[in-house]
Amino acid sequence: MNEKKLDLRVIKTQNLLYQTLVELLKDKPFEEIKVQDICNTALINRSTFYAHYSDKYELLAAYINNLKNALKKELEKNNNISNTKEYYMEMIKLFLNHIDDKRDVYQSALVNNQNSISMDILYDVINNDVTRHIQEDVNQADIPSTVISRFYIGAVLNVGIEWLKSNNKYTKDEVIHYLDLLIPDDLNRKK
Amino acid sequence: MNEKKLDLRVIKTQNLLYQTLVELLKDKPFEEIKVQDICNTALINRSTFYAHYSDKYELLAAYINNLKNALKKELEKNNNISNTKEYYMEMIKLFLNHIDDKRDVYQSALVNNQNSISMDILYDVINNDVTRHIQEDVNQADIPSTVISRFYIGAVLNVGIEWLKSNNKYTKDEVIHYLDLLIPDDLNRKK
DNA sequence: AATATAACAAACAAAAAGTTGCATAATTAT
DNA sequence: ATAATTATGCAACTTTTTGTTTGTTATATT
Repeated sequence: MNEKKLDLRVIKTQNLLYQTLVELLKDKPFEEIKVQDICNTALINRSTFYAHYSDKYELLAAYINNLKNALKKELEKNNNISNTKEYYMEMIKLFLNHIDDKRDVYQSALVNNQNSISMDILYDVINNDVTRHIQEDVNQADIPSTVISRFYIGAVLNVGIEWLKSNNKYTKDEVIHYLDLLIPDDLNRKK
Repeated sequence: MNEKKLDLRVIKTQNLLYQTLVELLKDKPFEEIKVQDICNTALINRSTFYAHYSDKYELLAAYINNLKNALKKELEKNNNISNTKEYYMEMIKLFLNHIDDKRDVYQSALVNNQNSISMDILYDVINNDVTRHIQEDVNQADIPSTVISRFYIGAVLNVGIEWLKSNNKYTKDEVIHYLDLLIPDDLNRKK
């Protein structure tokens, strides 16, 4: 959370390592990427790599953390909405903008890797945000509110990821429109 | 698809390797498991391992393939249902039974691994099955049928996975009931 | 300009991966 | 039941990758 060191060289090499990792992920799955590969394409010494991260998993984790924080910050713009459906729709817009912005990253992590890390990255942040907002609905319906939110989070994430996979099949606004139709206005409706 | 070799020793060691992998996954994430570890606990020689699989990733892939085929076969029991909602509900029951049966595997892959492979495993098979069944709905609604199925597949999968994570919070029948309520009877309804 | 420290270079040790040839045991085929 | 086949065990080896270390050079920071 608190970043003490601000040496330009540090920031520069870390950013370079992030960029390089994403670049290499376009070619091959994470398991096949060696620390040496990263250093070769990043044009830094391997000992420098180890000065920053103890292994490639730590590098990936750090980068994922960046992504998570970026999305988290985006979602926080959505703080003052009380209506549930309205909140969901705003969350969806921010979410789709996020994966659209970072299309490169998420696509390579999704398409090239058999073990898709994208779901985890996105799920955590969105679930936290939803859980923080949706409290008022508890016990209003005959379905636990956590089940309801899991249901729609999974639905939204999966549509988003499919949109990402099938590049340009629909516009972002179309996806938003479809989700608007699929998510009921009263999420706690009784059948 | 076609299994030629039937030598009992081959089948025995391969099953042993699958078992051992699942066992080790309970303790540590896949990346930390060495081929030597697998051989040590399976009580087979490392050269024997390499006679079957070129690396641990191939072993994992082979095992995942087994799981996929098991689920696929289960879902095929669901072939003669024409009504969409009815099909979905049957699919859900078979799906929940499957992850309940293989609870050990999916839980360790979910909980212990940061990169949850479970979603991928499950998603592929279920999506194929759904795509095979849901054709009649095309163009009946103002939402593409693929989007609709992605939406509900993601929803169901996510609820199932959360059920798996929070062991015993709900019974299987409760989960089925909740999903029954959350999935509309006419999936192509207009709002 | 002086100080601090990040990055480079090169060499090292150790772990893990992957290969090979041969003996032995288990399975299959006759 | 016996012979032929083939999987496994064993042991030694090479290669790859990882992770560490020490000293030098370059680049920020103050």
